[in-house]
Amino acid sequence: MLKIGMLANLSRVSVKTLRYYDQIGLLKPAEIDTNTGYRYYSINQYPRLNRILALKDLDLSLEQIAQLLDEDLPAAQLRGMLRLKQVEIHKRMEVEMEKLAWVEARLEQIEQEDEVANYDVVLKKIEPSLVASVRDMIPNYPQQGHLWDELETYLYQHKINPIGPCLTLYHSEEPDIDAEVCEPVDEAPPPQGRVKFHELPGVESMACLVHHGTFVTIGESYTAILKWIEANGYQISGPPREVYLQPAKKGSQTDPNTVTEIQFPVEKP
Amino acid sequence: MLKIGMLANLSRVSVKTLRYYDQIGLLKPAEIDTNTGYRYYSINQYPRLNRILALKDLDLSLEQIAQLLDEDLPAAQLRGMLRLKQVEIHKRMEVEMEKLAWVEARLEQIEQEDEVANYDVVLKKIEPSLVASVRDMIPNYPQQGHLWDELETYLYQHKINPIGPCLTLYHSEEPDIDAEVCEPVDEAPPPQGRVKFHELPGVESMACLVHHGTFVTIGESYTAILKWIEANGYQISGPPREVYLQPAKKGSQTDPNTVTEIQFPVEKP
DNA sequence: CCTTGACTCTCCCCTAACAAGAGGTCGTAT
DNA sequence: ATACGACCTCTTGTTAGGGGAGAGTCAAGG
Repeated sequence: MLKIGMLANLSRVSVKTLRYYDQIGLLKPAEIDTNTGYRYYSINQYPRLNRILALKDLDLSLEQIAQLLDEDLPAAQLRGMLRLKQVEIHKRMEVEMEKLAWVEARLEQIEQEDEVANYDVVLKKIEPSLVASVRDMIPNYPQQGHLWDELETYLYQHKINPIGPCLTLYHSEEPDIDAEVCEPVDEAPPPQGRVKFHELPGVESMACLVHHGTFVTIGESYTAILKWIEANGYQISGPPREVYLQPAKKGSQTDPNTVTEIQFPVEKP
Repeated sequence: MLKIGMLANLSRVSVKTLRYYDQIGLLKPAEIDTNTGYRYYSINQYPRLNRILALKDLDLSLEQIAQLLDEDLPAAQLRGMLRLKQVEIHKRMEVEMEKLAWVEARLEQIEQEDEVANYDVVLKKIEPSLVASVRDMIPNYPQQGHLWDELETYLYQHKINPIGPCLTLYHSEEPDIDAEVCEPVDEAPPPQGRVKFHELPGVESMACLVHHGTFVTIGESYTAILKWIEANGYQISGPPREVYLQPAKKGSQTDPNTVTEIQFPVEKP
């Protein structure tokens, strides 16, 4: 019979841990002195403790370990579990790889320019949403103003209120810009004229970057996010969006407090 | 000004999270209505929230993020931090690789033998310890009995009590076994005859496997741990140890409750 | 037999980053 | 006026234990 400290020494786990395992029923001492409360372990419990430690190294929770050990696991079930673990570990490795790519891209950027950029690209999942939109070819970016006028007028006349920030989709690039200006709405009235209602598709992984400042410098943010996409081994998989995060007002083209989110749907090649 | 739910929608984080960030001072709302307690965020806080999310993806703690953001980080410091992260991620990847190797080795074993082995190899760090020992060549393993007799008699005569489980070191294998039987002690009296006192070196990583049962079947356990060492890409880096985890008694050679730990010092090649 | 020091016991509070839920207030649309 | 959703605070729970207080226990030495 071993006292708790002795078993702790042998197995290199802390006394606290052993007491905790007793508490949750994962490893009950073979005997407890009813007078003193002292825990006495049998050396035969050592193999069980060892299994616990081995399974814990695989990031199983103590609850899962308890189940496995008490069910006297059949080979098939254990095999299934290991397979799952294998997949899980692979996934975690991929995630780590992505982080590494992120860090390396940032480091490279700092080395080259010796200053901290304001760019923080984040991947998000975007849900599908219903929008009212007007789409047309425009000669240059600022010219989308009249598309907005058209859309807003229509919505105003039909007393429809947008339910989120408005955005522009760019279906093609310069010099022939195919732009679609959108306002999210909650229900679709019959379309009319050039105003269409349709569902904007959801995007599994959307690379997002927030541009903070006037539109004059938005090109730099585009450069940054495109560099990021390339550096992290992604591919653009759809038309980019420009989300205007504050309520539209006159003069916002040059307002230094303007906040715009640039979004590119991406996927691993 | 955005209400909390609006910001939550934009950034895809939960309202709970935003409230929590307020509570810990990481992202205070631009304004709080003193009557109602409603939080109002400025859209200008959106970039900060984005930075927070980006840094969180790198497994920085919220406290670290708060420091970084409030110190208005100089490029040099950020670079240092990223370097550290890089190393950290590499390390985690290695750990994951090891787990993967472990899982794969186990799967292979199950495939081949279609049953669950009782073998659980664990890596531990072993501290140096002082031992009294007798070392000699023996013709076969059971013949170490008289070495034990010699050692025990000596200790008994000198009234020295062992302070832990006894063990055998095997400096060479069959057929010419160079065995050293050891009892851990706390202080070294002058050596005498064949009994030596010395320090058993600590081992950074010791592969340990518990054999539960009579010595007759211990060979299988050796096979198992050696297979494990090979499958996980380790190399043996010193003489193996056999630790006898219960107090010695007569007949323990065939006692089915005997518990023995086999230890191999290992290192990555 | 007594003391000393090392062990051990229980009990309570603490961690990080939120989630869940109770119970109450606020805002706005009908 | 009322309903409903959004929002508030507060409490509790999550994992796998760590830290420490205060009290009891064990074994050895004098």
